[in-house]
Order: sequence, then C-alpha cells, then structure tokens
Amino acid sequence: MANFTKKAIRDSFIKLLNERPLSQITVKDIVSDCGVNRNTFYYYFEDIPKLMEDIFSEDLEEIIKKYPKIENAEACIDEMIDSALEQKRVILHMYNSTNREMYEHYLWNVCDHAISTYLDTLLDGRKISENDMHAIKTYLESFSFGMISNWLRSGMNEDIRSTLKRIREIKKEIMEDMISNCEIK
Amino acid sequence: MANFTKKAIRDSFIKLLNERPLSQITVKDIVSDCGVNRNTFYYYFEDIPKLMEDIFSEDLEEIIKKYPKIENAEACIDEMIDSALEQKRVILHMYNSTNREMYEHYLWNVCDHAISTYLDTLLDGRKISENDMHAIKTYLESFSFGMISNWLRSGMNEDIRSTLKRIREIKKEIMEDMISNCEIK
DNA sequence: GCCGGATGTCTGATTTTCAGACAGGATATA
DNA sequence: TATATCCTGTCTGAAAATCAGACATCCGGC
Repeated sequence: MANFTKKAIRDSFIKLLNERPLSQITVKDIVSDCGVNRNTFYYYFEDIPKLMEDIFSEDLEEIIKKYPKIENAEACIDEMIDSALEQKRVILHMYNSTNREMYEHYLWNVCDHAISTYLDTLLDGRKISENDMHAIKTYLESFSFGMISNWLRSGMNEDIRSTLKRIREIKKEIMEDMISNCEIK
Repeated sequence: MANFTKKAIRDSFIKLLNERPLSQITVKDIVSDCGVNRNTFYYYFEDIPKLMEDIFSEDLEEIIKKYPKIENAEACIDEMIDSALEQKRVILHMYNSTNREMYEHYLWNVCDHAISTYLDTLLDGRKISENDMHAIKTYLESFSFGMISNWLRSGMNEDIRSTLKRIREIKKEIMEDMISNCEIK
C-alpha cells in the first residue's frame, strides 16, 4: 500500500518547517494540519526527530537509487545538493533549533542511512568482509558528516560544489579501488 | 479522517483523463496508478461514473461553500467556470467518450448535488415547503443543465461568461424573491 | 464458439486509524 | 511554593480501511 497518511504527515511537517523553527512545532500542530489523529503520528514515527530522519533519509535514498554506477557519483551528489538547496529553509529551521547532541545524532543517522544505501547500490551483490565494510563506511560517513556540518554552519551559503570539485582534484575518487581491494573473490 | 486514499484515487483518475478518453480507462488502470487494491476502489466508489460525479460534486460543493450569500452568486458561478476551464481537457475527455444516457444521468446528478448544496447554503436554516423546494430546484437544475450542455457541445469554447451576463440583464436574478415568496414564517 | 480481460460482488484476514485515558515533564502563573 | 496548563509518550480496545483471493458475468476479438 502507498501510505498516503504517512506522506501527509511528512508533508505537513515540511510545510510547518517552512513557516517556523522546529522548536515551535509540536506533534499536535502536525496532526491537526493534516487532519489525522495524534496516535496516528506515533503509529508511524517514534517522535519528531525520527520523522526528520525519515524524511531526509528517504529523499536521499530515492536520489541514490537513480545513480547505481560509481561513474555517476558526481551527478548523484549534485542532485543531493540541489535537493538540499530546494529545502534550504526547512533544513536551516531544523539546524538552528536543534541542540548539538540532537543535531549530531540526527545528521549521523542520515549519513549512515544514505551511505549504507549507497554502498548496497554500488556493491550490487558483490561481497566484502564486515570489517572492510565498516572501514569504508566510517571513511565516507566521516567525510560526509564533516562536509555537511561545515556547509550548514555557513547557512548553506558556501559554494559547496566548488569546494567538492577542488577536493576531487586533490584526491581522486578512490571508492572503486577501495571496494575492489576488499572484495572477496 | 482525511481520506488520503480516496483523494489519491480521484487524483489518479484525473491524471489519466488528462492523457486519454474515459473509454480507455479501466478500474485497474486507476488503482495501479495510485498503488491501491482494486477492492479499495469499490470500497469508495460504486463505479467509474460515480467517481466522476464525486469529483465534480465535491469541487462544486467547495466553491459554493465559499459564497454563502445570494449577492455573491455571480462570483460563485464565475469561480465554477474557472474551475471547469482549468479541467477542460478532463471534462472534454469525459464528455466525448460517454454515451448520451450516461452523460445526462451524470450531469444531472452533478447539477442536482450542486444545487441542493447551493440552496441549503442560501437558506441557512430558513424553511420552505417541500413542494416549493422542488419547484425551485427544478427551475435551477433545468437551466444549469441546459447551459452546461450547450457549453460542452461547443467544446467549452463558447464565451459562456458573456452569455450569462446577457441572460442576467434580460432576466434579473429572482432567486431571493422565489425563496421569500415560499418562505414559511 | 472460445478466450482474455474487465466488471462488480463477496468473504474473511490483516492493517490502519481512531477516541479516550494516563503518568510524567516542562512551563507559566499566582 | 503550589497550581494550572500544555505537550509528550504510551496503552488500551473499538472501529474503519485495506487487503488477497475467489467467483459469476459480460463483452470484444480471434
């Protein structure tokens, strides 16, 4: 089934985040905006932070699935940046009204989810050891987490694309190398 | 509850009607477009003609509720025309692939529903006899049915607004008179 | 005349949504 | 400090919505 109700809750939340910071949004606000019972919110989401994760994780997941090849990693990231810029107000409302711990926890989960999806998509059935998987994920997550933190701190005004471009020049894409070095034949 | 599923079915139907005539749209097409079970369609709608009625009746109802005063009847009708013009392709796809009986039955029901809502809104608690109500409804329905039929037959290209304007000049709005003549004090 | 696909109807299982109540926490107010 | 208020998260059990699957029927193409 298509979960129209869940989607409606997400949409209302985004709508409200366009209007005011996260700290001024209650569960009741969300459910009364879309006209569902408060319990229905808790049926789908543990709490508001989980709702945030859900929204951004799913968005990223969709984008990742569109670029299953390592050659297209650049295009994939570009689309993620576009997507983030489109939601700029929403993201900054969240960023500015979430405390450090919550923010880090949240961003880390989003990165973790996106990168797991990304690696699954890239590996596409190939197997590597748990250990290696962990190492690669840690590398990617740390880098992503840092990049995104920097960007958010600048109010998403930094030209993240050119920064990334320069990073790519300095340090060529090594993902495929890493994977093939780890691959169990 | 807000019936997101029902809305999704309606939306899919409209989407498909934008693409092709009614005769080429099956229940299965609709439900697979929005990803719900075929039974769910029948849970909400008797069949496709009822779905059509439902869509247009509800649209008209919403518009009517926005204009509860007899003084605003003109603005109300204008908005109905706007709404119809926005859905022009959809309406013509239906009109052109529905047989005469079905079409008349359908249009009649839509008129009936809209005018009942309209009268309820105008009366706003005042009472008139069943007989008088019937007479007024018949008058309005006949006029509406005829106007709309004409318009549809022209491919909705006729300038229905100026026609209506001229009719209003010839035959001043008599609704309020009719109601007060019938009113039970 | 037969077949494939669409329709409308039914059954019963499962999932989703609901109303209502409760304890705990935070906040404001007096 | 005490009290009131609002939000939270959790729990019940009832009700509604959605589902899969089957069936008889009808219709258009072959």
